[in-house]
Amino acid sequence: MNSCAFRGQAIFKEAGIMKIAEPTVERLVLYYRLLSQLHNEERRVVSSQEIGEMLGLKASQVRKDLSYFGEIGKRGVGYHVDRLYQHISNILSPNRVWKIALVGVGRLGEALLGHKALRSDKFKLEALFDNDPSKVGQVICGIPCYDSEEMTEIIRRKEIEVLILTVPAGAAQISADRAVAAGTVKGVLTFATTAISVPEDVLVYRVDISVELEKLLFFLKGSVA
Amino acid sequence: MNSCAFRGQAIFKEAGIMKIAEPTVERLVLYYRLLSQLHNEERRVVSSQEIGEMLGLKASQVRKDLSYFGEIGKRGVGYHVDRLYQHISNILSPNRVWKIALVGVGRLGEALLGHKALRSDKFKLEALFDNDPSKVGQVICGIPCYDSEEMTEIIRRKEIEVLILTVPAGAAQISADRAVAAGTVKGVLTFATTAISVPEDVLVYRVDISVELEKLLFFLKGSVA
DNA sequence: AATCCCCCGTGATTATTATAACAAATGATT
DNA sequence: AATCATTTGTTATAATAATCACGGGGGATT
Repeated sequence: MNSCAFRGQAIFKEAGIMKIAEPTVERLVLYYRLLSQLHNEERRVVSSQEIGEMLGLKASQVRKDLSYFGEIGKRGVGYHVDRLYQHISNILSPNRVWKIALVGVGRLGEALLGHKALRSDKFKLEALFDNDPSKVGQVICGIPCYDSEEMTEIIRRKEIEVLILTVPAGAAQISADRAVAAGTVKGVLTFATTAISVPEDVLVYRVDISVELEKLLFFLKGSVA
Repeated sequence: MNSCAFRGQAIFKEAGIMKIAEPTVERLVLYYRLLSQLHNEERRVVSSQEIGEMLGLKASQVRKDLSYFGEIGKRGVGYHVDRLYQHISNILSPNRVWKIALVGVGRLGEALLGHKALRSDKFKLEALFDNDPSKVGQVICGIPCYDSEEMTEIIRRKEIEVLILTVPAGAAQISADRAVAAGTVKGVLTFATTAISVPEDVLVYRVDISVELEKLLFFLKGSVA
């Protein structure tokens, strides 16, 4: 592990920091959840084989993912649950608490406000934005809701770094523009069904429910025939 | 096009039907949306280059995706908008209207009920399920809500083929089991943060909001440093 | 009609991701 | 202590997906 002439799938960036592939990070989150559960069950040790079975992955995939971050397992034994749990927790933990804002307090936005995903100590939800007068000025789920018009100013003042976009397709680009104009936004998670264009140093992740449904139906057509 | 000795990335299945890769299908949906928009703008012709720019893809990617389904463009000119729109529409159209049910009428479930994604003539939402007595027996957004206990029977009777799961993690597996027990379910779109296990002929797609957020934060940590 | 610039379709190439295979480490058992 | 059954970490290989590169059709212009 960690020679400079590393030639595997994880690559060293110029700065010397390892670049982890997105599918690996995605699985790390799954491992983390599973480990949390095993931890609660007071399980002591688990093998890559078992992890794979529980998550529907090959054992070799599991081992490869986990090995990117050092030799954390024990040969002939497996992975010590608490140690691995702690280890993955460290990998996934941000180096600070991110300040985030949610734009679009419609049904989906409100659903997210109550969703487990937004209950994390990795970030702090500092502001909501909407253009519905009945919502602006309110405190919803403990978070103040501001007028979308004031977005740039408030995001800048509060130094919001991450944006969750739950607005209709037509409002996605303008919302992104206003937010990015503040200069503090580094990442966006959008649920809108439109592509949004942002400066290239802003990271965008998209969750597109329609696309997932369409894919499901497409492959159903093929498999059921 | 369409020799039997085809050796490209799209592969013929035994039955002679072409197998399209998932990333391609995902992009087809994006092309479809874009074409719909161009159609409304009465645009006549569009090139792979332009499509790529609008969606953030390489022109060669666009051409390759579209070429899987025959020579639909015109060399030296581009793609005829209406023709391509119709063509992609045909590819994505199911050969019948799927009957679907939504399990878990909480905030997320209700958000989906109002969401554009569920407004499609490709499927018909026939039933809701929940175990909250205040919801069971109601008609919500025009769809009757039944008790989760009766799921197997009702799904069988109504011949529901696709399931949308918006239940808490703890209820995901039991819900899937009850639904699958009916014997009619072919596909599941789950929003639960647990892996569900189903017979292997049932297709499962997962939308995991927490995972997307975690990924975003992980890569932000790396890029902002 | 000859020339030019466009732009598609597709084979070749490269990049990315997943899987297989195996040496080395570990603890149990004899 | 020697053997055995495990199970990791890692390299090698395979599978998948994206990109390049180019042949050739197509229309506009001279």
